[in-house]
Amino acid sequence: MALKELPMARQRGVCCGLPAVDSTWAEGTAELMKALGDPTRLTMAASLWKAEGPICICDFTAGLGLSQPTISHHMAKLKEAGLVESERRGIWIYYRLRGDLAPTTKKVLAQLIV
Amino acid sequence: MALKELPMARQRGVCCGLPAVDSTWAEGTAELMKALGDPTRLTMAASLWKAEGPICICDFTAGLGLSQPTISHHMAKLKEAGLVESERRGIWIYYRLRGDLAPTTKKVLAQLIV
DNA sequence: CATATCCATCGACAAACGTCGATGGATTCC
DNA sequence: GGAATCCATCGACGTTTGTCGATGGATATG
Repeated sequence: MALKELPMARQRGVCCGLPAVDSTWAEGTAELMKALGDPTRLTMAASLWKAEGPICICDFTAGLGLSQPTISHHMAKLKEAGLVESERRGIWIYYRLRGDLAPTTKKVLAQLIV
Repeated sequence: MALKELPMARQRGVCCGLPAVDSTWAEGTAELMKALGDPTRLTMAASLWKAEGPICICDFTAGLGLSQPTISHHMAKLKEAGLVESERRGIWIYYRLRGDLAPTTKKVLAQLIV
């Protein structure tokens, strides 16, 4: 696949400029991508996205074939990334995607999840 | 933030079902997220997205303050994730986002990058 | 041909990650 | 009160990741 718009007559030892990319944006956005960059967490996020109601840890444990501490650990990461909120209800703790997700985050999830 | 639609009268020791999430989709999509889940790689991808023309390694090395092997390594990951294509031109190797990116990938990048 | 530039690859190393079993707190049921 | 369930946290473990310096191949310049 050929590249178009190649710069012409480039000088050796001289580097071109890069389009400006805000480093704060990169840090934060990479954090979100990292949170979604594991199959288990992505599956959990997609489940929460698709579910009508909230879901608790034991449901994921039963459905994903992983230990309870592992599921808890992944859920904590999703929470730490600002994707998830929780509420205790008796024995159970129910999780759902946060209602105040950033519009960008919401759009990305919408594009991502089938 | 209160949760709505809590399931009522739940039985102890009985787990609910989860919305179906295709594991192949999760594997592949998590791979893409992981590729974008590092600030350096995300910055590189955003630069390629914004740039009119292709960019070579030495430009990133100069602009991002990282060693050349590190930049090469990140670029290889972007390539391995199917995000980037390259073409040699004399001494330089020019990189750009693949022209045949999956529509989903393109939309995610469009949402993500400011 | 000799030298300089660009870059991929290798080997190394510390840090982060994904996973688990064990433990203990909170809550409910009998 | 005693037993059972759900879950967060801890400690441990092997693997992956991000980074670098060193090396060598490819290409251009003089």
